[in-house]
Amino acid sequence: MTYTYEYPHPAVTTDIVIFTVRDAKLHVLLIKRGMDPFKGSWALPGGFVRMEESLEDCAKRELEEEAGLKDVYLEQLYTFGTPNRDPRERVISVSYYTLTPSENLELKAGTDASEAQWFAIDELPALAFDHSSIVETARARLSAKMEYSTIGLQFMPEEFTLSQLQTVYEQAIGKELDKRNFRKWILSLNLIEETGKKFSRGAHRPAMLFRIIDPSSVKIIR
Amino acid sequence: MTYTYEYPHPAVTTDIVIFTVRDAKLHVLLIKRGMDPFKGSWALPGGFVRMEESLEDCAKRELEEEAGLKDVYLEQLYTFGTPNRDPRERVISVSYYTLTPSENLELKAGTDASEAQWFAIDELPALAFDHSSIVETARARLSAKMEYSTIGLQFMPEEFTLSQLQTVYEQAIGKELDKRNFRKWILSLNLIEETGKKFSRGAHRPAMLFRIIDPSSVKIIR
DNA sequence: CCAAAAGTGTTCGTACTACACCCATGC
DNA sequence: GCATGGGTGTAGTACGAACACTTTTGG
Repeated sequence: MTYTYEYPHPAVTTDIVIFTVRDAKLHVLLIKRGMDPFKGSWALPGGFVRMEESLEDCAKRELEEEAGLKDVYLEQLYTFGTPNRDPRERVISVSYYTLTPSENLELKAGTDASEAQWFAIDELPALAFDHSSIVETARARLSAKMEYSTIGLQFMPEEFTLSQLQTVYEQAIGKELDKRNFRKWILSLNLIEETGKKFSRGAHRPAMLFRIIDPSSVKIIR
Repeated sequence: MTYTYEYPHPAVTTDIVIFTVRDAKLHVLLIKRGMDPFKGSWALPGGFVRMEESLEDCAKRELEEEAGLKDVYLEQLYTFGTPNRDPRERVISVSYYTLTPSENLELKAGTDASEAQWFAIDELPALAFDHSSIVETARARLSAKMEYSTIGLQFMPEEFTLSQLQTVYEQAIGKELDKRNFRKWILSLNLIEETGKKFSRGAHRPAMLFRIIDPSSVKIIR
C-alpha cells in the first residue's frame, strides 16, 4: 500500500528526552537503534506519528513501546526541522521532555529498538541524527525551569529525603545550593510534608522522609 | 507530478502570530483567506513547508509573501498537531511569533491571501482552523516573557518615548505599571539612551526621545 | 491660567544570601 | 569514640512595590 500526494510531504516524528537522577547524577534514556540509518547508534526514544494520533499521544505511545514508561507528564520542547537532519527523507521532529523518578523504570526494547539504557548527561555517547542538539536544548530548558519552578519534584519517588531532593536540583541546575536556604525555600511552598518515617542509609543520623502533598500541583509549570 | 510514500505523511505548515501595538492597543495581523477551506475567513499568515527550506525559513518566507515583512526576529512558539485541525488532510502546524513596531508595515496580500489587516487582540473575528488557540498560546507566552525580559523593545520604532514603551508593556502584560518604577527599571538596564531630541504631541510637556543602544542585545530572550 | 502628560526620590517590606555548629546513627 | 551525613537560625543585602508633587507645553 502506498500513499500519494500532489505536493511533497515531510515525515513527522516525535522524540522524547527522559530525564532522571540516579546515583546523584542527571541521566537521559537512550535506545540503541536496531535499524538503519544509524543502526547500532544510540538515539532518543521516538518514532513516526500515525495519522490518527495527536503528537503527544504519539510521544506517549513511543515512550511505552520503547521504554515501558506509562502515565508520564510530557512537555513539548521544540520542533526540529532542518532539511537534512535525516538521511532518508525530510523528517520533522517534534520533541518532548519529561522527568521521572529513577525507580520503577521497566526498561524494555521495542520494535525498532534493540536496547534501552540510562546514560549520565555528562557521559553521553555520540547520538544518531541531531539528537545531541535535542538533548542539549532539553537540558537548557530543564535547567531554566528548575530555577523558578517546582518541577524538580517530578524526579522524586513516593517518599524521599530533602537531601535527595536537593541533589536533584543541584544536578539539574548544575550548581551547588545552600542546604539551609534550600530547605527553607522548599518547605515554605507547602508542597511537601513529613511522612513521619525515617530513612537510614549509613553510619549517620537517619533522614526524615517527605512526600508530595498534592501530586497534581507539581505539574504546574509556568 | 505526484509524490508517493510507503506510509502516510502529514502536511506541515508554519503559522505566524505577529504582534504590534497601535493606538495603545495590542494588535495581531490576520489574512483573509482567498481559498477554501475557510475561504473568506480570517487566519494567521502561514503556509506549507517546502522540502528544501527549514521551518524558520518557511515562516520568514510566508511573512514576506503575505505581509511584506522582512528581517524580523521569529521565535518558535508551539507545534499544533491535533488530527482533525484541518478538514483537508492531516496538517501539523509549527507556529512562530514575533513583535514588530507598528510603523513601516507594508501590508500586501499574497498568493493565497486576498487581504491583510491588523486586529486588536480583544476584538478578533472568528478565525479559521484552530488559529484562535494559536493566538491564545502566543498571547500567554508574550505576556510571560514581557514580565522578565526586554523583548518589549522589539515593539518600538527607531525613536520612542518612555510613556510609549510603558504602554506597550502594559498592553502586553495586561495590567498597569507604576510610572516611576517602570522608568527606574528600564533605565537601569542600560539598553536605551536619550537621543537628545524631544517629542511634542499635544498641550503638555514634550517627552524625551530614546533609542535602543544596541539592537542586537534586544533579541536576548531567556 | 488651565488642562494634560512628562518627569522625578524615598520609604518599606520581603525575599534571597551567606554562614557554623550540634545531632543521631553505624561501625 | 569517631566518621558521616542530617538538621537547624540569624543577620545583612538587594530588589520590587507603594506613593505625590512639580515641570513644561498648547490653547
